[in-house]
This record gives sequence, C-alpha cells and structure tokens, in this order.
Amino acid sequence: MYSVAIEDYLKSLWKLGPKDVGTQELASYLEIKPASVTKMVLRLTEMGLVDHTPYKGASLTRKGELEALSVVRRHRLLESFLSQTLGLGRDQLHAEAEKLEHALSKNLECAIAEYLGNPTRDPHGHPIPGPNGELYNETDLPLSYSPINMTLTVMQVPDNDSNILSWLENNNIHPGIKIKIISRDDFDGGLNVKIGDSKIRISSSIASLVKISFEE
Amino acid sequence: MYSVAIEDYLKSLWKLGPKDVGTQELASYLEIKPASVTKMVLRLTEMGLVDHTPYKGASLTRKGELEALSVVRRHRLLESFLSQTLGLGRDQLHAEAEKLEHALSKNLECAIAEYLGNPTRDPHGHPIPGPNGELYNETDLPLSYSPINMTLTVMQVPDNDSNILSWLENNNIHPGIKIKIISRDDFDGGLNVKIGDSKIRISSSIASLVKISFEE
DNA sequence: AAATGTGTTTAGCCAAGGCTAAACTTTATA
DNA sequence: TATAAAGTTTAGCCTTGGCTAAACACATTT
Repeated sequence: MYSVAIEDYLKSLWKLGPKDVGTQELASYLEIKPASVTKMVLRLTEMGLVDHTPYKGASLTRKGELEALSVVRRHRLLESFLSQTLGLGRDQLHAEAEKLEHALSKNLECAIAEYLGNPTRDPHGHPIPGPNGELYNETDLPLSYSPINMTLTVMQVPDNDSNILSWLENNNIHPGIKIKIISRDDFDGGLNVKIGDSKIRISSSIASLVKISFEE
Repeated sequence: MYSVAIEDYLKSLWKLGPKDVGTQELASYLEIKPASVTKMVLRLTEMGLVDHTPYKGASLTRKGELEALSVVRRHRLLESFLSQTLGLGRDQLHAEAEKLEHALSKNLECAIAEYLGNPTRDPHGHPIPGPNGELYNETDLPLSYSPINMTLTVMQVPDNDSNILSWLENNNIHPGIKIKIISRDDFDGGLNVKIGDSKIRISSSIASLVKISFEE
C-alpha cells in the first residue's frame, strides 16, 4: 500500500502525461515546491514507479501507471457512488472523492463497483478504469473544435473546477444533454449554442473542456 | 484539521476512558510502543487536547473529548451508511469505517446523516454522537448480568472483533433480536439462551460484550 | 529501609515529506 | 558565442510520528 503522497504524485503524472512531465509543471499542479518534487521523483524512480531523465522530466513506468489507474478508478467510482446515493452535485464530487480515494479498500472498491453495476463512466462522463487498469478507447472530442449546426451529445465535463461545473450545471450542460453549435466567434473562439430551447454563449476556454460525441 | 494519528489517539483515549489511561494500556491498544505514546501524549497535552499527569496517565480535556466524539460520530455514521447502501456485513463495517473516518469532510458527514435520517444508533447498536458531541444516556446492560427467564432485547454487539461478530451473526444475535436466558452456569458464567426456537450457549466473555434492554 | 520489578519517561535515532537557499543545466537572447 | 533567464537539482533544515536503549519513579516486598 502506497502513501497518500505517493498516490497523489502518480495520479498527477498520469493526468499530465503520458509525455514527460517537468518538475515545475508537476510542482505547480500538486501545489508543492519544485525541490520537494525532485526529491520525491527520485524516490519514485527508486521504487520503479517512475522513469526520470534529469533536467528533462518524469513519466510513469507501467507499474506506476497501473497504480495511478487504480487511484483514478477509486476516485471515479467514489464520485459515482456519492452522486448515486447522496445526490451530491457534480461540483462537490471531486473534492470529496479526492480525500476518500486514499482510504478505500479493495473490498469496498469491489462492493461499490458491483452496487453501481460496474459503470464505465463517472458523473462527469470520465471513463472509469477497470479493476486491472483497462481503459477503453477515448473517442470523445472537444466541443471547441466541433462542427456547426449538428446535434451533438455532451459526453464529458471537467471534474476539478467547481466554479466551472456549477456554471455548466446552471446552464444545463452535463453528460447526456444535446447541444447544437449555432455559430463560432472567429475572433475569440467563443460559441453560441442551443440547448433545448435556450441559446447561450460558451467561452472558448470552457468549450475546450467539454467533450462531445456525434452519436445520438 | 487533526492528523490521522492524533484522531486515533483521541478516539482511543475516549474508548478507554473516562478514567486516566496509562501509557502502556494506550500503547497496546494502538499497537505502538509506550515510548512513542509518551511523546505523543506530551504533544496532545501541549495542544490542550489531553491532561497528563506524569507516571499516572492521560485523559481527554473537554476539547479533546469533543474531537474524539466527532471521530466516533463519523465512524458510526459511516458504518450505518455502508450497511444501508452496500449491505456490508456487520463484521466488515468496522475495518472500513476505521479508514474512511479520517477522510470524511463535514459536508459529507452532514449529507450522510441526513440521508440516513439522523440515526441515533449504528448497526452494532452503538449510540451515534450528535453533530456537537451530544450523547444520550446509556441505559443498556450487559447480557452477562441479566436476569433469567425474562424476554430481553439485544441492543448492542461489539464492533471491533469480526470473529465474534460473525459468530453472533451466525447465531442470529444482533440488535433488535429477542433473547431469553434459560440458565446461567455458575461455574464459568456461561449462559444457555433461547433465541426464537433455537437454544444456544453463550460464553461469559461474549455475553459481557452484548448489551440488552428490558423494553419490548 | 533497601531492593526489586513494573511501568514511564528521556535521549537519541530514523524515514517520510515538506521547506529555503544555493548550485547547476539547459535554453534563449543579445 | 557569450551571457542571461528559466528550470532543475543538491544541500541542509524542519516536523511528524514511529523506534530502541537507558534512565527514572513508584509500589511492593524482603
């Protein structure tokens, strides 16, 4: 069993990867000073969880990746479970799961997965890795680059920014909803979209975080 | 927010208290060496959570007690929640809650309490402290000292020994069940009891851990 | 009253995981 | 190409929370 700190490092490397991740990038993501990151990365390398090229960056070994996927699985199962049972808002799920994920036993992980019917997506639409790290192919595309005047289905919203999430929620944008891009502002990339009967504008920065598919 | 270690010390002192708890007793309960306990007890005293009389023992201050009660509340709410939602057996609840209790936010604690309808007992029948540490009067009595030939209601079973718990479960002894003592073995304190239609023998050591009330 | 045993504390060590300050690489710029 | 800037690492420090070994206190017994 790895420590909370180690699990957080591995998960972060997974999220920022699979490319080599620089010390500074990892440090600012984890809100830790770069010097501390270097030290921990050396330890993780020693443990065979990470490959580190000095002055270049770090990436997960297969062993590290599997551990990261296990953390991500626990995180997303917990989000699904809390949403399902307690009806927590999508904007609260991430913070709670972030703490609980490190305290979830294999037993409980299995019980929750079974209770939920082995879901493949969490409430934000993010794929849930299987118990052995299986992750199905990702085919969802960013809303920002999607064609105009087609009916799109929202598949994923971000999970880690509760401000953005509650804005999206207030505008009824969440996985499963149908959306149509009416026009794109070529200047700043903002989108005018139609959701149900209402028309709203989505900034390009948010649109890049929402993923859609063309399926009905 | 206190560390996992500190929460464990406070909870242990609460369980072993309210009397002064000796270093050795606390050490063996926490499976930690006495010297380490002394050191931590000094820190807790410094923090105003514990009163320590050298060479005599330690007990919780009011502040420490409130913190301990908060941990116990989280623990028992989690047990109730896991039992209710996932149907986990009474013998598995303790170990899971033991880990999760340290990662439960106030928010989630409230949401769970509300979801469960603000229960006052956990699945082992143990009282759940209120959000401000309120604990109602305990009137349940040990089965071992109870009178013969009366219909008794099982109110509490232990929570921390999964072997005993699964034995009790197999013999259908759990909170809410009716039980009648047929005879008491004066030599070793063992009890012959009737539960429904079956008669079984309960050793005195187990009987002292089961609590009953006379109410119907 | 002294000696013994038991329990407690102190002293000093260690690993994990942070930090700052300084040294070192690498990259970009003049 | 030399130098400055940016990013990375090293060195050394700190706290938390364990450990062992040795010193100490207290109660009991001789």
